[in-house]
Order: sequence, then C-alpha cells, then structure tokens
Amino acid sequence: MKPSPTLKKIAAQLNVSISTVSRALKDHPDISIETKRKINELAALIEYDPNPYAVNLRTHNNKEFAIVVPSLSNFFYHSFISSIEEDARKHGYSIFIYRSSNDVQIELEILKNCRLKRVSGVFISITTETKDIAPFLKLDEYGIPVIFFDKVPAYELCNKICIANEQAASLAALAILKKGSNDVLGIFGDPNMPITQVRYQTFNRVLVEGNPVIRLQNVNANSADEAEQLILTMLADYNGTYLTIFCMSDEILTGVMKAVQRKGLKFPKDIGIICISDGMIPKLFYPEITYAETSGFKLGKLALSRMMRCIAGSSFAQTIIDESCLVEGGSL
Amino acid sequence: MKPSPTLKKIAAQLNVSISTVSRALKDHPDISIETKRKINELAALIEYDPNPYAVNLRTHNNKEFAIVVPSLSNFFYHSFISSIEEDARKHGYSIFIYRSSNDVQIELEILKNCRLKRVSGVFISITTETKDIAPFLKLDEYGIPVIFFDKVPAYELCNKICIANEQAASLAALAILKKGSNDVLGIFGDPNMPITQVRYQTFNRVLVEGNPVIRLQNVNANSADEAEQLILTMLADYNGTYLTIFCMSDEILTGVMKAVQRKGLKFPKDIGIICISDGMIPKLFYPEITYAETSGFKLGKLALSRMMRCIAGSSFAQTIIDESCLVEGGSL
DNA sequence: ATTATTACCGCAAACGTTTGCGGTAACATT
DNA sequence: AATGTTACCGCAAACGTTTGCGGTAATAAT
Repeated sequence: MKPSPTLKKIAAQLNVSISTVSRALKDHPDISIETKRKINELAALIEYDPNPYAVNLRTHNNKEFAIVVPSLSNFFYHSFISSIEEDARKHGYSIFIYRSSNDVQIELEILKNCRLKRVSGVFISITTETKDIAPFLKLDEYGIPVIFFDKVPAYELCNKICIANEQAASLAALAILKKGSNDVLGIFGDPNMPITQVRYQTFNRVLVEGNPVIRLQNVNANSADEAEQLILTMLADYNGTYLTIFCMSDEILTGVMKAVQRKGLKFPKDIGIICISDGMIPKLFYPEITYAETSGFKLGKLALSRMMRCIAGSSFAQTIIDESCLVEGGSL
Repeated sequence: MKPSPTLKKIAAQLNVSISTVSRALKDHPDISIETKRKINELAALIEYDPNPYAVNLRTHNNKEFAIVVPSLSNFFYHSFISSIEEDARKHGYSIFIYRSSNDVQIELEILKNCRLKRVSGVFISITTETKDIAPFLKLDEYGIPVIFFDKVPAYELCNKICIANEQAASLAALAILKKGSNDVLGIFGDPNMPITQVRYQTFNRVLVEGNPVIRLQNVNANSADEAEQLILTMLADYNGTYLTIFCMSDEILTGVMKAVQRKGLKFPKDIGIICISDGMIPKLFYPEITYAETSGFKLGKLALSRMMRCIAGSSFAQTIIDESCLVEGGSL
C-alpha cells in the first residue's frame, strides 16, 4: 500500500510552500516561469495526481454522472448507457451504473446515494411505480441536475428526454396502411404502463381513423413467452388471409418471432411484421424486420448535451422528444 | 444549493464536541446512552449522512468497484455487469462502468482513473492488445485488488475468473459427434485472439482425433457480416449432404443465422447448428439453437465473491474456471 | 531618497471526518 | 484522606486540497 504523491511532498522536495505548488500546477500567473517549470517537472516525474477526495471536499466538484435504470437486460438502455459513456469520458466524467429493478424503495436508496456522493448529475429512467417526485426535487436542491429519459414522470418542471412514442406508433401504422394489408394484429405490453397506453392509442387512432376497411385486433402480453403462446393459439386457425402483426416492443417481437418460426410462416409472403425497436433484434432475422426506430444512442447524445448545459448553469426545464424514423427491413 | 448537515452542526445544536457526535453515531462505548439517544435523534431528524469524501480522505475507504470492459454492446458483458451490480448493491457498493473500446491507451487512462479514485476493486476484461501487465501491478501496489475476467492476461500471479473455453468447445464437438454428422464447418473469430485459438484448437482436437470419418473445414470471420457472406458463398454450391455448422461466438452466430434464413434452410432438417454462447441469442430462434453455455451471470457471482475475499485480506492469486454445460435447443 | 508598483510567494483557514490521548468528575478502594 | 477506578467527553492533529490575504524584495516612479 504505497503512499501517493502529494502537494506536500513536492513542496518539501523543492523547498517551496504547498500553495505555490498548487498554483504552479494550475498555471496561476502569480508563480514565476522558472518555479513552474521545476514543479511541473517533479510532478511529472513522480506522477503526481490530485486526490479527488480532497479536491471534492474543498470544491464540491467531482466528475461523475449516475445513470439509473429499472433493468440492465434491455437493449435500449444498453445503447443509452454506451452512448453516454462515450461522450462522458471525453469530458473527463466517470459514470455510475445503478439498477432500480423497478423497485421504488431501491430507487430511493440509489437517489440518496447519488446525493451523498454529490454526483455532478443524474440520468434516470424511473420505475413504473414512481409517483413521488419529491426525492428528485431534493437532488435539485443540492444542486444536482436530474435528466429524466425514456420513462419520465408526468411532472412538468423537469428535464425530460423522451422517445417519440406517438410518432413511432404512428409511423408503424402508416407503414401498414401504405402496404395496404387490411388484417392487423397489434400486440402490446403491460396495459398499465403509460408507454403501452400511448403506443396503443396512437397506433389505433392512426390505423383505424378514416380507414373503415381495416380489421384491427389488439392483445396484451406481459412477456415474450406470453406473446409467443398468444400468437400460436391465434394462428392455430390461420385462414390464409394476409395478416400484419405489429409488436410494441423488442420483448414482444422476440415472442412473436418464435411463434412465426415455429409455424414455419414466411414473411413478408405469408405474414407481415413490424415493430417499434432500438434496431438490434430486428436485424437478427432475414429479411430484417421493419421497425420504427427508438434509438437509445441518439437519446443518450441528447441527454448528455442537455446535462452539460445544466451544469453550465441553464436552469430552465425542457422536454425534448427525439424523433423516430421508419427503418425498412423486408418484413412487410 | 442547500448545505448538507454535518457533524459540526449537530455538535453545535447539542452543545457537545464533534468527536462526541462522531462516536455516538457509530455506537462507541465511551458515549453515554442518553447522549447517544439525543444525537441519534437529531441526526435522524435533519437526515445527517456522512460526507463520503471527508471519510475517504481520512480512512481511504470507499465502497466503489470499477468494471472495465472492451465493449458494452455484448450480451456476455451485460449479464456479467448485471450480476455484479446486483450483489454489489447488497454489500453497499456502487459500481463504475468503463469501456476501453479495445484501446490500450484508453484502458491505461481508465486504470489511472481507478487508481486516483482509489476504488475498492477493479474487475477487468482486458483488450486484445494489452501486453503490459505493469499498470495492473501498480494498482496492486496501491492496495487495489484486480480481478481479471473473460479476457485475461497470460501472467500467472493474478486473480482470474475464466470461462471454460476448452470445455465449451469440447462439449460442442462431442455433441456433434454424438449426432453423428460427418460434415462440419467451424466458424471462428479473429485468429489473433487467444480465445479464438483456444476454442479452435480444442474443437478441432476433440472432433477429429480418433474420428477419421469427420470432414472438418475451418474458416475465420471478423464480424457478423463477414460470417454471413462466408456462409452464403459456401452454401452457394450446397450439395445436399447434411452439414453441421459450429459458431464460436454470438457474433458469428448472428451472421450465420442471417445466411441460413436467407437461404431458406431448415434446421435441424437441412443443416445442424451449434455454438458457444451466453444463451440470449440462441433463444431467439425456433427451434432454439443448441449451445455450450458461457454464463456471464455465473462468472459475475464468482468474480464478486473472489473480490470480497481479496478485500477481506486474501492475497494469494487464484484462477477460477467456470464450468460450461451444453444447453440443448433443437438445432442439431 | 521616499513612495508606488510589480512580481512572487507563504500563512493559515477551511472542507468534514476520524482517532489517539488526555482530562475531569464521581465513585469505590485502601 | 489519599489513591485507584470508572464513565464520559473534548482537544487537536491529520487526511490533501484550494484560496483570500498579507508580506517581502526588487524595480519603477516621483
């Protein structure tokens, strides 16, 4: 456990004061060129680096962000995290990863941890049960900016970076209309989740409104397995008319694809498939699945740039919606 | 930016010294029951929590682990990270995520960062170019335990938690032999990577040794796309004899699956497929792909428990190999 | 020759803890 | 009555920085 180089040691070596060393190292004009040279040389030689704990104690400045997500087994969050990490490093920031497991209690603990550590900022996708906004305001009181992403609270006065759920659902619906298939099956996730409701409502509105010829059926599935079973039983009496399946998410899509493969159905010949996705899963199949993109990567870039602005002093709350776009595979 | 509660404030409120407050809060026997009660009450009321920076400055103890990986877009690392995060939180640890992008220079920077932050421990999967072991020994000098996982250095005297590459490759080979198909195509990744070499050698040895009837062909692909192209051209003159394809990794597998779907080949009827994988990708298809499991989750558990032992004082180096097992899908 | 200016540098306090050591009162022991 | 114990508690230094302020010598201005 060898001791680290400190200002004190450099000062002692060179017979100058600690303050002189400190100032020299940050190129303060009060220090002569010659002294600076000597100090910088020695510092480089013994590989001096400031102790971040001591620095923080004085300045209350660290270079750490926290990212809090409900789950880590999720492609979308992965690309978000990856995206943030990339840029954060360039700015000299490190990132903490926290998983709430969609548990409000754990989320609370995590937020407290962030506060104690006085991280420079928090990116968070809240749990589906999070109702109380107070803990977040508390972070704000301590001067820690909070950027909500993906799963955001209804509360107005905060920074939110969202996926364009309406647009994505709408794009998918329009793509189906354009192809001209009239039988559509929409598969959605947990009906209690706001994200499900938004996608459901928009998809239904855009698809059906003014298009009386469309026969749309909607179902819900809480897991990939459930989606698979659902499709299997529904396709048991497959009458041969061309059906288009819309999957609200990657998880639903994986279940659907299992069923489709099991039935030996060809897409786009026998059946059409379209989904909302980050893009990872759709590209595993051939032809690739057509999807309305919700990019964690782009969201991350937006979130980080918003964060940087907050740190620079911007205090006004803003909601940014990242636009979606249709990525054509060959599944429709 | 409201000020945090401190020992000093509690002390002032209660007309006792800072040391008394500090000791009372950690149930030191020198402090009377009555005093402890008062102090604990006030501390709870104003929500006092020790400043981790001040604590660290004194004690050099923090509760932070760093995980360093070459890439974040990798299922195996995801489950590893997820696994560590879960248990670490229970022990009161936070985790830093760092990505080296397989760049030695960045890796060096990250290691330096870890040293400066004096994290409690580092989990790292090194880059394919990492030759110099010195930076890691340096961490050790500062009393920071390093646990290598997955991609580990050849150097002996360190803690390594590895996938059973030989066993996994062997299991796959044995499974193929058991099925009795004689034409085998092995697809491997970058031939310069040790992991490729080990899997290649073991697979070839087990499959061919003592089985002169086996016709094995090996190829290398550096990406999913390359694997896809490779398979497409090789299957162009598909002569109808049953072929079994072995994929060394998830990435290779995704490319192969693209090609197989494109060709409209049925497995296990037309073709056999087997791979080494974490299990995520193989389960996306129907029938599910048979694979020799390399579990990031299990590896994480092993790594963390090893880390805890290191922190508790164990200083001897150990290499742990996590056993693989064959997970039967229906692709063979 | 006195005063103002400049260039450089150090003192010391502060950030919020932890902890060795010493101190005081009250009580028990000879 | 002098001494030894015990139960509590505070002083002060230390961890490694940052920074306001004050100080000294050398030079420039009067």
